[in-house]
Amino acid sequence: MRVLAVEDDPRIASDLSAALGAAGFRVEICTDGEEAWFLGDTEDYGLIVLDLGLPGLDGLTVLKRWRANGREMPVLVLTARGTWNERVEGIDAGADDYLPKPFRMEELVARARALVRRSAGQASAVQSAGDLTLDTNRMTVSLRGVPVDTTALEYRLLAYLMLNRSRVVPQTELLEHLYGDDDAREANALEAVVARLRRKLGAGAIQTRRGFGYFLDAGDGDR
Amino acid sequence: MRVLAVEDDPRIASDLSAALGAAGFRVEICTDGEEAWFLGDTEDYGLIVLDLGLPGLDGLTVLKRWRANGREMPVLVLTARGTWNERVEGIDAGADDYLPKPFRMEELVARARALVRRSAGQASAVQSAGDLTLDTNRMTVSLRGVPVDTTALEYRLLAYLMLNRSRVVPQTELLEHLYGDDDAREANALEAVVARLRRKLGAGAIQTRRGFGYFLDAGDGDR
DNA sequence: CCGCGCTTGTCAGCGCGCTGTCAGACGGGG
DNA sequence: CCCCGTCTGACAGCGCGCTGACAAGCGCGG
Repeated sequence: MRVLAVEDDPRIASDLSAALGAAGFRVEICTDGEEAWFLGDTEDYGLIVLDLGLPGLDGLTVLKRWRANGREMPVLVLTARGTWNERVEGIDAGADDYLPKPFRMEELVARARALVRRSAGQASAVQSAGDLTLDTNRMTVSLRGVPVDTTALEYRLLAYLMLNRSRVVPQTELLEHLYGDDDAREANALEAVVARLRRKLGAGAIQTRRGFGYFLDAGDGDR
Repeated sequence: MRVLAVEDDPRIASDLSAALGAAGFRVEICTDGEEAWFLGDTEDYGLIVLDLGLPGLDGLTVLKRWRANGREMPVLVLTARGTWNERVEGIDAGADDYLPKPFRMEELVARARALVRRSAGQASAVQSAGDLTLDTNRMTVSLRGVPVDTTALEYRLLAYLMLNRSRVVPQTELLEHLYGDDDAREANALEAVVARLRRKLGAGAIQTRRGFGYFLDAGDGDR
């Protein structure tokens, strides 16, 4: 997920970059209002952290222009001047959340996460194929609504198949994904994992294409 | 909604009455500390606006006495002496918000509205999952309504899990949140904290997802 | 400034269960 | 019928997470 952090104070910018980066975001820093407006208008960010006090173009103006142009990405506004008026102005201009300085980085990250989650339309983080349902937030698997206990490795295998459910995933690719190419395992290790999963999920869930690899049964209708 | 305005300066008191009244509050004025304490302790207000400089009884003392008696209505503190120390004192004494004089009436009304809204929702202050309840204002934890003593570190861990209660929080993320990436601790430090928390909260509160991380037991139906 | 107690990181040990390996069975394709 | 890829049950090793003990750190009060 790409994040644009608009902040002219280099120390705060560096902290932002570190904290958001550690939280798994791909952070881009921008210190100028003009540039921020251009980037936000042309690039595609999952979130923008916007300081109001900026050289070049005022943060509120930038935000208003984005919204006027129909840009709908979530924007988290930072400001040193934590007056109520500014808060109202910021929210009126289209900010999705507001954080007065000084703040703790943990809080910013938490709010950033919340914003992203919300903007994803709480994109359910739930995927399904056939009778299988996989909740990537809770890291749980259910079969026809019944929760199924899975180990870490089994879950990762299932998640990868689910991610690529439209195609047959070669054994070699699965091996590489599960273990990394550094420490290689025999193909049989993978087969063992598949076998254990099949015992839990039923034989039909994971299908084998002999000589190629595995794929999830899409399960729409019966063939 | 009844509001008590404690303010000895007649001009400000009159302005308060006008502004809050126009905002839809039923305003009662009180100019004396003793009387304020009595009213706040016996009557039921949705909000109290409290000036610190008072004849009779000091505003901070009044506030502390209310809190000591378990009165939990939101209190917005006004003070001419806008020093940081006083602000800390006020918040320590149990103030919910703070406004240094001079201020514009619009801002006061806005903050008053915010306080009322927050105290009505209270959602921002208290979160719960399963049998656990966490008050982020008072930094307290309770289990089935029974208060539980937690250390600072334990509280921060719990609060973070609570904030992310919809998902499994990876060990690495928790480590980073608790300690920062600069001074790394072993994973075992985290496990030790979890163990101590489990001793206090019962084994079921914090669940382990082996190979991934921890998450709070949502119990049955939250949110 | 000293001493006390609470907090907290580290260490070592331990037990469970995950997981890779092996051997043998199975079965599809030629 | 044979070959080879895949499946499966058994088994053993060990890695992960849990726990109790301990000491250093730190704040706090005297």
